[in-house]
Amino acid sequence: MTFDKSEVREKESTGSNLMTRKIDEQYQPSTLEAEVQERWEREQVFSVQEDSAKEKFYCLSMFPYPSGKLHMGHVRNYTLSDVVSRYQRLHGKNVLHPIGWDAFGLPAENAAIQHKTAPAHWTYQNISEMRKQLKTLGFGYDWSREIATCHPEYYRWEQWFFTKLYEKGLVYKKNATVNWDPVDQTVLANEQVIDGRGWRSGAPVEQREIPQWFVRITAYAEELLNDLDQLDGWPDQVKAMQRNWIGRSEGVEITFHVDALDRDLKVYTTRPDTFFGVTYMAVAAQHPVAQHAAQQTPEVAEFVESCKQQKVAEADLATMEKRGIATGFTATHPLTGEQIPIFVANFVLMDYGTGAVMAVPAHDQRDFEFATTYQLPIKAVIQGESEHDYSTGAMVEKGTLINSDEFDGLSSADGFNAIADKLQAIGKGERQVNYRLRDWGVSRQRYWGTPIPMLNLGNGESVPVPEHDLPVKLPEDVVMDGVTSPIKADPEWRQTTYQGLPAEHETDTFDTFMESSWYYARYCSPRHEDGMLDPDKANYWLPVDQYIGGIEHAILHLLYARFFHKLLRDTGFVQSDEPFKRLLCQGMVLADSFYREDSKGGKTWFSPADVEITKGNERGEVLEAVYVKDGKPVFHAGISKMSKSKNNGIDPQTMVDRFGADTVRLFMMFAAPPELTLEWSDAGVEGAHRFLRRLWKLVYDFQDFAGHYPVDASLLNSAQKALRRETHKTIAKVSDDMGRRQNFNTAIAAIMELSNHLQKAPLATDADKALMQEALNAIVVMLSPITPHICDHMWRALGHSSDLNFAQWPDVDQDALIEDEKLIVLQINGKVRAKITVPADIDKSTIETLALEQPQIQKYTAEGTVRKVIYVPGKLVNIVVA
RNA sequence: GCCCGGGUGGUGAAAUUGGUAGACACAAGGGAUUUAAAAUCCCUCGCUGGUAACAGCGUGCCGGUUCGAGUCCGGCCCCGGGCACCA
Repeated sequence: MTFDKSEVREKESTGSNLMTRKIDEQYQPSTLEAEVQERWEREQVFSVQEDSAKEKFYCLSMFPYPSGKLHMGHVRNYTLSDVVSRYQRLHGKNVLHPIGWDAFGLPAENAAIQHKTAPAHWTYQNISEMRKQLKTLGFGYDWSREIATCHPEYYRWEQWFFTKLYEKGLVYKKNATVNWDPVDQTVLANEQVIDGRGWRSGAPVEQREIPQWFVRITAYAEELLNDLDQLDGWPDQVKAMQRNWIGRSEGVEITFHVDALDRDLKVYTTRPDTFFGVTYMAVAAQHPVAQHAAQQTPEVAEFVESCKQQKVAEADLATMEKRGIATGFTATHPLTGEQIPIFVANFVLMDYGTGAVMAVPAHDQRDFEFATTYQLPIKAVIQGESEHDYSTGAMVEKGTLINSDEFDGLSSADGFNAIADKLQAIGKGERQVNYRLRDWGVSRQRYWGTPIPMLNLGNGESVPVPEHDLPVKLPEDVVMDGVTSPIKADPEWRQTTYQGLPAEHETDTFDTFMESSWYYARYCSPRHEDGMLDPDKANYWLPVDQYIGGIEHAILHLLYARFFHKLLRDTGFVQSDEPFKRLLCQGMVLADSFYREDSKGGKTWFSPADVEITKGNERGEVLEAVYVKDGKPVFHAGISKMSKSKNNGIDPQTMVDRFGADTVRLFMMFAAPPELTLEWSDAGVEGAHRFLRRLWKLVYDFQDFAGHYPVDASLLNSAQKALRRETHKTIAKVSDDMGRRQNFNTAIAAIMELSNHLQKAPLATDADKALMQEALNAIVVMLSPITPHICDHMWRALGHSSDLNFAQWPDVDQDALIEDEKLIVLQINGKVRAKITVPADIDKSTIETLALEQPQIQKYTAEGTVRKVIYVPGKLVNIVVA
């Protein structure tokens, strides 16, 4: 594995021998945190085993790509999962909180070229650096379960699973389009294509079709869609995004006939009710009809060729100019017999659907725009409620069919059915459920990834690598030339035999989403050597109770992982249908980004840590900035997601060194609720630090009284009752905020509020001391998930000898919450005009009378007539005056 | 372009089920302490008018529903995320 085995020790059987201990007057995070972390590691506090006697809780954050150093996005993510884990442990759960490394990926190849090293070496170094950082932040991981996806003991099971899927018919090979750099002779990732050119060569990128492996995710489309309904613990927005992505639609696949070529042309439409409005057809450049036309007409050939230059990303497709050219062929309309002209169009994709569409310009906006450009007829066949002006655009709403022969007068819904039935009856159409979701292309023409376990035989066939030959290991000691993958360049690696005959290993590697689709399950039995998972262990821990990660993974990663879970279920490894019960999508951590343009028009990005803002406006926007090292200006590219590509990640280590991990963790949780974006700024960190110092002082001043004063609620005076009410209201609020709402910022605010009160509370009597003890106990336990190190020390100063990690969450004393009086707001026409304090058990008529007697209210009631009085019990009285 | 979010003081934010807009902090200003500074403590702090009491305005913009709207509905503007080979 990627970690140093010496770091994993057996959990010491005796447990901790903690003692109560006084704290120093000065809060010194660096020594205090190191001491606590050292104990956690020595006692293996966070290592867990299956325990049927305890309720389990599996808390997981998305594992990091080992890019070199932790950035604030990681800190946010891992602080959140650490807080949730520790919170659940304090509620008596058996908590699994693992960590590992999403270790394959493109950046390692780039870094290897840049630093003249091997991707493996660079990756392992980063892992060891980042592991160190995670430890200084005090995250309570079960390090004995650490995994790295680039290790053969991990990816061998992924390879094995792929061969199983192949046997089940869930894997197939087909041609698919890639970005091809004609100068470097290599395939480029989308992010390596900048303004249509290769990032290194600068050559215009071309589309090229190459054979690639696909996993049949569409076979699970219906289930992936339906099971979203069981995910009560997922944010609605993420479920909505997945629903739209899967994009289920009901329609009809219609068969046209191209007489001149004597072949069928199939299209899919969700609007068969508009079928009589078809005025042209459009096919993809790679479509056989287009290919035929290209052979006959030079203009078409030229157009088809030009389509190779365009990008394939959906965003580009949607925004680019829609172009096309007539093929000269026509298709016969199955119902009218009309000859419909066929165009080649740049916005139709061969990879998607049938590679051809029917166009109804009157009722589809894109078709309308194309028809207008090429002066094609627009035939209205749906009548809406009001007259539609066809000079302005398409009429896309449903309505009543017109100009549709026997179907005239039907509603769109009835027309849909009638036309579908008719087409079906004459063998020209088939009702079909379609998905926007496409099968998952898993082939990557890169080196640093899991080798695809397939063999290419001399006869052109492909077969899976036999089980006993797995894993197909990726050589790690390689030299990168920046163009060709080392395994593609190495004939020895490629060559092998299959059943005595020469064969070649597939040299493509898997999409790295493959590794991240099942790591959560492997954590349950990370060293299992007899199979992909140990089903007993997997079924004890799974599903993950709380998954936490960036919103940027809302669609792809989460969909693939859900898909894999269903595959694992159908292979017999797990029993659950879904991998992640509850999901928290944290907002991104944003920072300013700065760049300079070089002579080629490329951008060099500068870290915000090295940039000084020299001029800003009153709204806090950056107007001018310079790079500190040369004093020359840089451009401000706005505030964006911290990323490697924009070099605007901020190193948390500096902050940890200066203030301690607890302060950084506290600030991250306090600055914003988890789902919102968080704009990093150094301001505020000091405030968090000040709060911890004040709390420390509070405990320091109290510690000599600690452990001797139990609360007797019957002996409290009214001020003491009020303070105790504060304590228990805070416990109730923090419990709800941290458990149900997961709004840690307001939980912290509530704790701050209570501690502000405590600073002013007297310590004169035994009852005062008892209340202080009770309140500080509660604060220390409730804050410990967020700032565990300082709380560990304060806990013992408060007279406890138990391990705070396994302490009990404080209970709310309902009796302490009872209030004798309430503050009621008095409104006139919805505006606050007065406030009165009344007995809590006051009845409606008494308070209404009381309200109307107030001078502040009479001022307004005198001017008009009281029409109505609304009383919201315990809250407000609204008097409607006209 | 399509899908999904977000927009509230100088700043980060709070207001959980339609019921006191701005909790808790940051920054700023004033004061105490100090030889001085740091640290700490106290006070002020949405905008406008007013000595004040108080009044008017105020949650991106326009309109609607309601006794009452930051919250619900309709239309728009701006910012961010995703769009299938970044992870």
